[in-house]
Amino acid sequence: MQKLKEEIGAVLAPLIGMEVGQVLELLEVPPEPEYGDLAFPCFSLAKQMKKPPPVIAKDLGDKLSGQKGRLWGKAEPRGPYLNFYIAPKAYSHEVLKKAWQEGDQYGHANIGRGRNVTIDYSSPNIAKPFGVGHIRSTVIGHSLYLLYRALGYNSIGINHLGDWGTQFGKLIVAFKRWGEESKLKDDPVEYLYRLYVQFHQEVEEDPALDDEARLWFKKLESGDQEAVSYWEHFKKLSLEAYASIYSRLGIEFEYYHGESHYNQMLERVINLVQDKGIAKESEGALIIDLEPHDLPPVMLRKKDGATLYITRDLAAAIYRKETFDFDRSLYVVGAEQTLHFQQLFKVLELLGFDWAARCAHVPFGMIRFKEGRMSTRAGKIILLEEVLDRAVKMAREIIEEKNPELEDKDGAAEAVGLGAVRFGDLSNDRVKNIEFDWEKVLDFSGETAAYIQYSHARICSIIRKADGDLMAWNDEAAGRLEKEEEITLVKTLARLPDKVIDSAESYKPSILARYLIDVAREFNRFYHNCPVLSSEPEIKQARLLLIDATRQVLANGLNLLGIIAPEKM
RNA sequence: GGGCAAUUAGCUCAGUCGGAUAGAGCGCCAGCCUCCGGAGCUGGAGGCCGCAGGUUCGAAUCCUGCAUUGCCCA
Repeated sequence: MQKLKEEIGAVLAPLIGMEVGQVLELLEVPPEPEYGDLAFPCFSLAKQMKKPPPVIAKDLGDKLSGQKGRLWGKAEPRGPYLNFYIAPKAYSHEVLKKAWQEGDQYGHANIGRGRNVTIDYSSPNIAKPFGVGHIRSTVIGHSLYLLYRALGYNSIGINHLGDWGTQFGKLIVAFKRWGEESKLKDDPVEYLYRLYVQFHQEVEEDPALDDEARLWFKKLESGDQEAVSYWEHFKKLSLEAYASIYSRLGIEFEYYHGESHYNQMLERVINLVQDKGIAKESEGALIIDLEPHDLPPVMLRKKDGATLYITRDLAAAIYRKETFDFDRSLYVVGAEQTLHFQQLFKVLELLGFDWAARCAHVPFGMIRFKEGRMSTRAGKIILLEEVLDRAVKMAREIIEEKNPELEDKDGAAEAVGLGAVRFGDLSNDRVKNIEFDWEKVLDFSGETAAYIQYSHARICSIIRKADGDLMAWNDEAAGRLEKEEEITLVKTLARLPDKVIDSAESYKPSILARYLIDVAREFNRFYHNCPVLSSEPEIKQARLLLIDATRQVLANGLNLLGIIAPEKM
């Protein structure tokens, strides 16, 4: 906790001739509770003081012996470290009061001070089903969106829809040949997807289909009325289908600016690049040589005049800077596009945009089958809706078994099922590939969202039974905690604000997710060792405040991951 | 062919800025009080941190090479 650190920094700095800020940088959390709560490592002082670290630690310990601060109780040397121990009662009082006062804002901060952050996430391809592969971008991106907003930034969510490209030529050909309007109306995305797969099967037999598709895309680009009306039709129906998934997951975007949104800007990008003199013509194509920067060349325009993804992405990046004047611009896109983004950012830099350094690719690994990667074209894919439905159904069965009296079973099952799917994507380091495994998706024990939600629900249950005993802040009770399980839990709760900042700045919601597992674990230990309702009145008051703070931390944390914390389940 | 990333317990994974005795979950084994919800808790077995060098007071963590896996580029 910040106040504790500052207090220690203020005591230590004059003793060793350092700035307070430097001391704060060096302070670390010891690996074992018995070594105290904050440690000052003396290694860095060894050279200037010409003494070995353990001797320095001991000298400092002697100077501070018998002393204590408001939030810390003693300082003791141990090996090369000077360990500080908190004053349990004062410290718990401080932490619980902060959580109580800040309520659903606990863990939030104002370090963004109204600055804008654009976050490009989800970004599915129109007319293709929403596979489990897309959920990663959606869920990670949305959590970052919430995290930045909690830090005071103005988050701007952008859904960079894949609503342009040669697949529309293919779809038009497929629909004209084999399509039926009635089936399209029935289940548009599924049907368009089937046509898309069929196209790729038939093209094996009849390669001329590809030429036809190219022709139709060309028509679309030049504004041919028939082509455009097919495109608009497909796009409208797909968006309606996505809207229902987004609404189920509670996900919103400020803007649906798909690839087609930048069509009119491409010419300007080409001109910009040519004016800067960083591009050259090569066999009729326009390319930028990035050899001096150890990157492969970038092609902006093919010899037939067609532009490429990167041209569009350059336009989008510039548009975002001009429109939103972002402080940061994030792209939550799969790791397979890392090179693409390196090239994109390098070109922006070469164009003289100093804000290129404020753009960041937030990569993540792919979801794969045991047998290999998923493929939209080959039809090897699992639909997100199927995953959500099965998870919710399984949650529903477990509720039926464990809590048959529950009133709102459907609501709880939805919260737990969706939470499980989301948490599965958020709890591990995003850069790693995930092997899709039904058993893991449908497992609600151990390190899962359900564990956290369940802890939350149990706390709510206790508070309900306390029947009004927890109505107001109680200054005296808050300073009464001293048992080991209580203090350990308090210390864990105190870390939420730091964890939120860490998660946002490293673009890793997994840090917050892991932390919530820790909180739930510490709560469960406390719960099994310290009765709340049946304890002495003074202790009961104190413990009610403690579990209420725990409830707040769990709820706030889950919310930042986009997961609902039900009061009963 | 070139590049990027990953590699930690049987399996799935954490491990903060290089720091104190390497941490969880699943699975396995043994337990859990007349008590607040057992989706829980306690204990046990289980480790060449991929391999080999290097940097230094100190390396799972940084550097080099190699191996394996995944991805990207022409």
